[in-house]
Amino acid sequence: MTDISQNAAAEQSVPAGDGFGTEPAEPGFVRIQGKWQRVWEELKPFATADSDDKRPRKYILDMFPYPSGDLHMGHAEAYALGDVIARYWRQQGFNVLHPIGWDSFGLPAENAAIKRGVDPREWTYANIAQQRESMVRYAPSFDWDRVLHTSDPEYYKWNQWLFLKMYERGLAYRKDSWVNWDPVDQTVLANEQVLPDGTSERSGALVVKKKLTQWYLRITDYADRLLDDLNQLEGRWPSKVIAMQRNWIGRSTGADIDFEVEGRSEKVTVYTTRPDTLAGATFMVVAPDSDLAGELVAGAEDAGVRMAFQDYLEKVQKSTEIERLTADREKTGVFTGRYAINPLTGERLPIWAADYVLSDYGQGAIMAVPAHDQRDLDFARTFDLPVRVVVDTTQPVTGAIPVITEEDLENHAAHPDEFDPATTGTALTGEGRLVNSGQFDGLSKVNAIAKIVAHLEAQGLARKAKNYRLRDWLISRQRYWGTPIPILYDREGNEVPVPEEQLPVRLPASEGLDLKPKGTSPLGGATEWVETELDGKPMRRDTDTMDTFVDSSWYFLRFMSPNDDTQAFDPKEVDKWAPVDQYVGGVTHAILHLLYARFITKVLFDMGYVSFTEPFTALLNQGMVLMEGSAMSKSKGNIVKLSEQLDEFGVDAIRLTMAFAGPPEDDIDWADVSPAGAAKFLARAQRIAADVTSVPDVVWKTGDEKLRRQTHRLWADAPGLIEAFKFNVLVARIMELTNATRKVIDSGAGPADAAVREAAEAIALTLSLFAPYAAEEMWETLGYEPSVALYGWRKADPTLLVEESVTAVVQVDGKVRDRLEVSPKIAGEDLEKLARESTAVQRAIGERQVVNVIVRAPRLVNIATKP
RNA sequence: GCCGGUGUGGCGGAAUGGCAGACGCGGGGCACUCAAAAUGCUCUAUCCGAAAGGGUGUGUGGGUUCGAGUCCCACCACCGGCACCA
Repeated sequence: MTDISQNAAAEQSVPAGDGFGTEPAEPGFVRIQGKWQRVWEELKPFATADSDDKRPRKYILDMFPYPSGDLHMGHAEAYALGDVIARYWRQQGFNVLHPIGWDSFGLPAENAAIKRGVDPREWTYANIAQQRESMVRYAPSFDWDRVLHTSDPEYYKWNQWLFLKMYERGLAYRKDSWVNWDPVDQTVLANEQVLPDGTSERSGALVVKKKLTQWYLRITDYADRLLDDLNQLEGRWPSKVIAMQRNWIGRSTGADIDFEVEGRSEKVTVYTTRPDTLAGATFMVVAPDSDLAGELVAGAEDAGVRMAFQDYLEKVQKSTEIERLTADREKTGVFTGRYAINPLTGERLPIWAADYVLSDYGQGAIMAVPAHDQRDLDFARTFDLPVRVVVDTTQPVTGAIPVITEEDLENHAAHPDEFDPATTGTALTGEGRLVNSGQFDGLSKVNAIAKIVAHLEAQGLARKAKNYRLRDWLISRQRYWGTPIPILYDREGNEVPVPEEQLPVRLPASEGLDLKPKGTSPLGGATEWVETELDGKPMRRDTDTMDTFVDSSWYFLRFMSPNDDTQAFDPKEVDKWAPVDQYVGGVTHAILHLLYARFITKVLFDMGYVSFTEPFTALLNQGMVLMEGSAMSKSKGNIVKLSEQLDEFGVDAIRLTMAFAGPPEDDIDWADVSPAGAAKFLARAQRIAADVTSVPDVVWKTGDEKLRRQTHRLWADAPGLIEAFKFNVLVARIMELTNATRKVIDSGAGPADAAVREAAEAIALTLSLFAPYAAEEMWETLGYEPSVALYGWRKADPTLLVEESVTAVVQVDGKVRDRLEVSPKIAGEDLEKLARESTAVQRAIGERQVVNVIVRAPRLVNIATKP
């Protein structure tokens, strides 16, 4: 017995063409993948059909990748799941737009350029080429004729156009303010890019505050709409994302209230959500870094106060974000030497400066009500300021009770000391009724707010007000690899927009520029580029580039007419396709990208360019791919390389594993799943197709009925499963059908039976969502022309969905005691009779007395007993 | 602290208020083989029992219901987001 003969035997044991041979050097799937890639390239089965196509349309969009290197496991999951949806709709007879592009501006290219001395362009486009090649192998059904790169001038030209349109409407503006500064990347960051611990999302550096003149987009003008329109997305977006967006926008409603200040002609306005507690305001606090604080202190008589304030202000400005944001740190502050007058009680309130009040929220000043606000209470206790309870929370108000009774008043008098915030240190923030508030005593919170605001409003001392946590979107970046901001400055420093016909303002070559972070834009070094002219007048270009989130905030529109060089997008095409029917991507973009894209969509709606106000009708967030319980990272050394997985198991097995692992929004721990198991199943499915001996036009209804029933139940259930994103369940159902078909082939009606072919075809058609190569191969084996992806799914035959018999369960006191095979049409009384006759049931009832019998024919009988 | 989510076998996970654990992974047994691999068949929540059969069981405690993994209340644990935003 020689090695050679062993090999020959092994090869013969594998059915020809199943693609899963035993040669370790080149697994069968390699041949299949190459084969079908060539076919698809020629056939272009996934090109979006022309505008005269009569089919209904679906726009299925995957978040486009950043070309930071080759594709990784996270991409593999996202694109596998998005492709299931795209392929499904195509097989449901829809004309599907499923495009891909690259989000190719951004810092990593620049940092790589600095590190290795290469052009960011080269680095970027080399990575794109590599990702594209991997993507083609991975075989999502993209329309490869619509690819875009945001770093192409043909794309970023329209970024600049968008900026100018917004500038015209006053939605893009420059302002001088404190910004988040990343000392490592040497650039400003949007609020959204600063992590909760005060570090930069990108570099991890501790973010500091710096005062700079920067470009902003007026997203706060859209805060109400961004918040309210979330209601439309309810049920179609993950509730988690909706909640995060609501939270981020952070709308609060209350009132602005004016306070007289001694020795100052102008009043000071504060914002509060609790006007009902006004009588409990015992001091006022202003943000130390506000202009107001400086001005108040300047007017203080005591020089010691002024010096103390200066010291405090310096200390505050030096403290880092991370210190400032530490939740329960000691309250700090200084007295400004000035007093305000409580408009309700006429009391003198000392005005303090403290950094727990933020200069850029509300009015930068608050009325402090220590009894009913924990922060104010902490401050009052630290500096020994008075605390006065004005809401009795000992008897919470349900509903809106307008006036108190005599009895209630007595309860107030008996107000127990153990609730006094001054002693307990716990502010009373609950509902209650007003006390110590003069004419407003006895009112509930809701009524008190309305009455007190109305009372002050009548005197011109208050107005209803709204505030948002959301701030305007800072888009200037002091970096090279981004869209140049299309603004010029004349000799006097006035802003002059670049005329639209001069767009794009192209990035100058990086050659000769110092890209190293130095606090100002590298473009400043491109003298010939910066110094330009307009209408014969010398001009200097703005040297900053735009936040790359601008690029990705409208790319979904560009996909509808990617090669149009006369406009950003073709409104006719947009009318046809948009908004996106299904968006697929990671939850990491739950706030930033999605909020910005929603904002820009509303802006374009207002400008009349689009007819919808929400860009993404439905959103699916896939989970992350983990390894042994944690996110893959270099430092943990637990990175699973996609390319290696594909080499070992093949594309189909990896894609199938992603879909079968669990619900798409759950994380996948790669250590818990089995690509080898998926590969085994795919081989099994392909053997089914190879075993079929009947011809394509065989008459199905002559086939084995039991198998036919199962096939048709799959056809009945599959669409619902996909539309509910239960991909894992559909895969399980395909596996069940495969197992059943195997049994019929081996020990039932045999491989020539018509039902076997019908089942095999169903397996190929449904499997094509998950494993396109294997499905094409099966489809060919079964005698059809490619591509299986273009064959419509079949409809279930309703007569085959009616069971010939069902299992009825008989319970006694809720416990299953017997199972009966009955007709699905059995009458209730017949079923009950059968159930009572069952020996197992009689044994279970024993001596007990039957008190109730529930019959749900034909599935269930439940007999309730008592002793 | 606030908001959102999740708790089901050894593991990933199924389950319109009606048979808990589909499907798969892992594990056991068997067939084929000189043998192994591959493939196919089969068993696999747990406890008692030789078996027949029975008890228990979906984070904990209550409740609604003929019937609860599923609905309601309270609690515990874990995960995610936000957090001095007045």
